Amino acid sequence: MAGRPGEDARRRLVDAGIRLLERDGPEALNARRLAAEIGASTMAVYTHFGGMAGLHEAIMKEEFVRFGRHLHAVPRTDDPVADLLALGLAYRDFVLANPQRYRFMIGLTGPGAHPPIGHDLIGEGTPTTLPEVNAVFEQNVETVRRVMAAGRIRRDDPVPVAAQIWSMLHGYVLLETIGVFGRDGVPTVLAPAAVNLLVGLGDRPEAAEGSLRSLASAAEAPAPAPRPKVRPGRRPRA
Amino acid sequence: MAGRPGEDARRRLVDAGIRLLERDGPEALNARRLAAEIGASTMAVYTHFGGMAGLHEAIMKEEFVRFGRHLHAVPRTDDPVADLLALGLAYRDFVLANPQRYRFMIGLTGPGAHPPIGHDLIGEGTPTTLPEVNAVFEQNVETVRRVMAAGRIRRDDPVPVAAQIWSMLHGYVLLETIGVFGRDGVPTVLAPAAVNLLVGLGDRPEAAEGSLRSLASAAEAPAPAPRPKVRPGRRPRA
DNA sequence: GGCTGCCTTATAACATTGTTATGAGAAGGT
DNA sequence: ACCTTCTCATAACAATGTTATAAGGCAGCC
Repeated sequence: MAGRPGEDARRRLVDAGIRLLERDGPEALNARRLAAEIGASTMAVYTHFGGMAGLHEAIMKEEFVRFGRHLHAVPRTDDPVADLLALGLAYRDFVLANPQRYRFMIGLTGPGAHPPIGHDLIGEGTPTTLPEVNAVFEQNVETVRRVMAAGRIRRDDPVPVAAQIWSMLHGYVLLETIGVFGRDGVPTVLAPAAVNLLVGLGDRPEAAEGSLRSLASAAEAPAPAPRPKVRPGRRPRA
Repeated sequence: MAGRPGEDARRRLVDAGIRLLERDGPEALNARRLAAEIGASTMAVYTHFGGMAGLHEAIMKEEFVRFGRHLHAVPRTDDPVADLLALGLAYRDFVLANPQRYRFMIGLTGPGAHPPIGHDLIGEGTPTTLPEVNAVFEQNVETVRRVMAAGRIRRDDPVPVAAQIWSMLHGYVLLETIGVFGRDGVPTVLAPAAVNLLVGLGDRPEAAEGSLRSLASAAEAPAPAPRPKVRPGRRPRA
């Protein structure tokens, strides 16, 4: 259909895959449907990706790239804790906007789970085997680093700390998408959990609550009113 | 094969499903394989469950029942925080023992995700639409209640607090099963996260660490040596 | 006993989907 | 011009969920 005939069938297959995944869900990602979408036969899937698993993996990687861009669009302010919370909300927004897409990305739902996302993210150094996934996680780590630099939480290896936050977020969004938390999950579960985790990491309760409030008020007034800066106070406890 | 012919094909199908799921993974849960396992034709699936989706749901419920029993086997002591941590470790053990089974249970991996687990767990009252799932969550809530009664964390509605802990656990185990945390996930991520969350909920850091240590020493010395009781100290902060 | 009605089940077929074999065509280099 | 390599369309095969159909079996009742 679109695009020159002899051209990148690869890219067009992945593009079509993204489009179908986001519109019709993971079940739409079958060989015949995708091939028809780019006006080719199913063989294209095999010459370029070796099979549906390879194409699924390519689609997953591209989704992670877009996920990373979505998170990157969150503005960074001079309150890194508020930024961390904003990042978490953006993460949640992306997942809630299309839960099936997220489940597909992490290798679960849909036609046959694709291979695991990565290995030893924490073990040796930082990176995972999939740079696309790592780029998403890195934004979390970088923000944690800034929170530590600002003296809001105890100085420590930021990677495991980011992993704690990631675990919480990941679990929360997966449970929320299956309806476990009803309609008020963010105020009743996610927000308190985030504050509690921050306090446990060393932030003062009033400071953490303040960053949360500043975020909430910024969400109500989208563009104007520069966020009231929360002064870090003093060193984290212990 | 086994069992009287005219008898509960229902139960035998579910039993075979559990067996195959735990031995060969979710891909083994197909109509022909299951029917052959009980010496019947695939029609049995349709007369008793309306289709594979119904059988999958029945298998999921039974797995949750067993999951609940597994958690129930964790001994309760007079340190409810240590019990909560032990419950978390047992949760993690069950998942790590067979990650594919857990993913199947929560409606993700395998041949076509089955319907969502439940709705409005937090919204109205406590229960979800699936009592089997709720029974698992309830153990968490009950332990949180005991932690509050012992004065270790702030008194509050225990359900959202348990939901925070559940989110963390759920996210952690799913990330660990795909290899993100390498080999030391528990000491570097899960244990610190649990302590941090507890501290944020009001426990004193030394008390939380103490409960964690008592648990670790109990794990090394399986049967003997009654766990050194951690005195609750005084009221939680604020 | 024999009849009726409902539930269960075996057989067989169909639709969908992943996959592979095969051969044709295009592109590029020598 | 010829060869090699890559790409791709056609067609077929295997696995799986599902359904139609008809037979078997069992309970209840006359």
